[in-house]
Amino acid sequence: MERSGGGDPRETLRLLWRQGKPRSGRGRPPKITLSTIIAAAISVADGKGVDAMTMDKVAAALDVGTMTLYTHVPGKAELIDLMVDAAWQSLELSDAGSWRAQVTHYAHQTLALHARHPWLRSISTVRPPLGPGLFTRQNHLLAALSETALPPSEATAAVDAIVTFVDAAAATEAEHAQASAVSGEPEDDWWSARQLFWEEIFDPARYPAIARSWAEGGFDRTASEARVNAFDIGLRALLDGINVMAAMAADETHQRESRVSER
Amino acid sequence: MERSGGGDPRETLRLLWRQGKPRSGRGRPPKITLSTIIAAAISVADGKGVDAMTMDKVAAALDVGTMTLYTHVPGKAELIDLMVDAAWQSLELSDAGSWRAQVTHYAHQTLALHARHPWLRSISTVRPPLGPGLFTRQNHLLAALSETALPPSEATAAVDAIVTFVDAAAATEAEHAQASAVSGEPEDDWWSARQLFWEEIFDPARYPAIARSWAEGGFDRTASEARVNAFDIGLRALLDGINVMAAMAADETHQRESRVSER
DNA sequence: CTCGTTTCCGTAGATCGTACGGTATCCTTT
DNA sequence: AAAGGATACCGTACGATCTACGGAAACGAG
Repeated sequence: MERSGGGDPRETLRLLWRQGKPRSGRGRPPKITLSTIIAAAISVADGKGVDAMTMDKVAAALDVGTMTLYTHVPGKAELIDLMVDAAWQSLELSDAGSWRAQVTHYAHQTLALHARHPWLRSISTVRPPLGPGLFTRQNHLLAALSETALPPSEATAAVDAIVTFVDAAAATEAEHAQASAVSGEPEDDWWSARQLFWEEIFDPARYPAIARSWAEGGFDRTASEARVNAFDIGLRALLDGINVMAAMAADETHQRESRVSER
Repeated sequence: MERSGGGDPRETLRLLWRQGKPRSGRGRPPKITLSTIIAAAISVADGKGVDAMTMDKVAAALDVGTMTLYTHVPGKAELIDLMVDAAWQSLELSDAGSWRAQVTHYAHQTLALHARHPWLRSISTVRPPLGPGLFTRQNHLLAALSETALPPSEATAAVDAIVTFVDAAAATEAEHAQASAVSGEPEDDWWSARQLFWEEIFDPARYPAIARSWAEGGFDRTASEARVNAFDIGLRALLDGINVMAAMAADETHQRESRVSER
């Protein structure tokens, strides 16, 4: 797996925020820029996955020698950081409506983002690229939750929980499409090829709950419908829970204020 | 990224369920078995991540030539499938208590599982290995939720939502530990090396919600504490939401039965 | 002892990231 | 107009890595 946040911090940050010194004018003019490299890399990865995103292919897409890329980017790890942040920059956020509406909007935009860039899931962002894309996301969600009465540390936790769930669910959904596209084998075909599993190997006695759910129609939906359902249910449940937390926090604040005013 | 579910279905299923023909007795006796290969591969990946889990290293750990592995396993993709399912087989489930208690127990065991095997996150299971490990998990969660009044298709969706959230949160937590171990750079050091970001690049005016949360102590917890908090909050919220769904479903069933008995 | 069976494994080709150093093309200075 | 410095381009080569191929080795049966 690719992991972001590996290279020299100063250099990577300079690239993320496009703080390179402006060209002096002297010297051979560049055929490509940082932005065109990132765009080409994203384009390659969109089509065939991160695995297929090799420096060779990116260079070829730009009609440039492979090593030319290294004039603009320290290495592949840094390029991936830049791709991730660029992808998040394309997220369309909305300030309209309640915090719930904003978060729901965010969730659906994230779904679309992962659909556009299925490779996002493949990149661990435990040490995230500290770029505009991810900061904008964090800022937006924190701003939305500041409408609730949650104390700062709980608001941060709530944002983390939202990001974790939404990102995971969106990534899963996108992966299915990606798997079909890359392997050239639609999901239905993949399951059909494993028909023999149910016929020859699966033992209902060993997995009674699965067998019963099957018999009662628990798997009647298409796989895709089932995932959409899980996404909606999970998001709604999560926001309900945050709502409860916020109400409790508001109560406590209120009680404290009452006590103060009673003196 | 590695993606599971790629190889020949029949062969992979045979390996997952250990349905190979028993040895005839004739021929050169094997130095290694399928199980020892899987164990060695897991051991290598545990220490250094999937990237470092090369066929060379696995073979070396078994004191065997690299190509010997291919006598027992069709290729690396299939070996990864086997590793994933073996890992999930090690999950310790519990039938004790309410469905909520069971799911919470599952969540904490999953946390431990990812802590043991941080590489799990790196493997996409959109086309999962159809082995005992994953079936046992699915069966257990479905059985737990059958205690609620949820209709089958909603129970399936609820299980999916739980798996999505728990897996993502547990994986994130594990990744932090893994990142520190592999890079040899503790999380604190990583952030320290990026101190200059806050000093030279971060613009509070552009990200007011982050700046305000910072000022009000929203980031006072250590990163690790904050994640634990997000995990607990998210799980509680999710289960609350499922509880509400179940109550509504029970109501509807009850009303339907009342109508019937009124005739 | 020989033969069939099963397993072990060395070699080699293909693909990928990137270090190194040379080359090409521009502007500025003289 | 020529020289020099700056900047960008890129061909070659090396070390990993996966795995196809085919031969060698070790066993039981006859």
